Amino acid sequence: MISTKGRYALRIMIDLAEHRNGGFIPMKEVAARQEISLKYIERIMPVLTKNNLVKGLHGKGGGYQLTREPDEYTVLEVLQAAEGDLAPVSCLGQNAEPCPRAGECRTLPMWKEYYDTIRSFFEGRTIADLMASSPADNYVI
Amino acid sequence: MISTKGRYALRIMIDLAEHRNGGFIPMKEVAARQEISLKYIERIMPVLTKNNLVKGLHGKGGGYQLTREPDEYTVLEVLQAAEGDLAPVSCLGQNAEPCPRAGECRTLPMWKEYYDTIRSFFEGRTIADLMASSPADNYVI
DNA sequence: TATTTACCTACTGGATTGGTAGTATAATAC
DNA sequence: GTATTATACTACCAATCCAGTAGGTAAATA
Repeated sequence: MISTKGRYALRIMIDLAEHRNGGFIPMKEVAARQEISLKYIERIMPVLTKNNLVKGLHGKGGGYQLTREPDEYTVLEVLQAAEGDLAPVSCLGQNAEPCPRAGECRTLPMWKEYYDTIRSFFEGRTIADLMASSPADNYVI
Repeated sequence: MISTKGRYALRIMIDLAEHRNGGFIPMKEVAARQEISLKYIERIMPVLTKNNLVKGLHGKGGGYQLTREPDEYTVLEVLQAAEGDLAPVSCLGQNAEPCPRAGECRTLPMWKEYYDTIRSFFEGRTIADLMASSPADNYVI
């Protein structure tokens, strides 16, 4: 399950995209708009900075800004930055020791395919796509 | 992430399918073959029984058997039985209270689409498919 | 110098994971 | 009816993760 960290990271990125004006946007504003605790946002941002998704500036007039255009961020890279690994099973994780049963495992191929499916899904969407998406799109009768 | 419960449940079902002979198969054998602790398997089976995926019989000559043919089980129903909900975000969970931001959430439509993608993926595969799948299938250069 | 903001570290309560231990219950074989 | 085998149930446990909170530091500006 995608945790709040990943979900909030996406919403923060979208917020920064929607309110970008060339300058820096203080997290206080994002926190208010997104109704996420400022303290918790402050824990999420450093990892986004480290992954070069945003740039932070200290002090008055400071805040964060995107480093690229919204359509240049895939959802995948934002989620991976915030969540770490997106592996659906532990044996496919980054630092998983090789499973001794891998050679005979009947389920491993499916998990790999599943992992690919997940990544393609999120790689095929950008922050710009999310900005355009409206919840009403989804009301299907 | 799919936990061991779901992954083991699948492997147990496949094992029961591969060794089915009309009778009941004791979990002791499955545990040995699959290298899963018998005690842990015993914790997984009751929920599979409750969901009518397998049938258990006490005593000598007892064990478990499938209630249908392997191609009549989708991977989805096995995972759902073992894992409960497969919702990728908490706001889409079974007993999640409705999110007050749902109407304006830019990410909700994606999560719903993602949930659908997940379910289709697992609904499109059966236990029989897994029996046929070989790990070697996946060695791509 | 005061204010604002990002950034860092440590802590916490609660839930989940991945089991184990022990016992009860049911079915069969003798 | 007794022993054996096997499922089923309940309780427990250590470790980890989640979702935050608290408090302080560092940097930039006015």
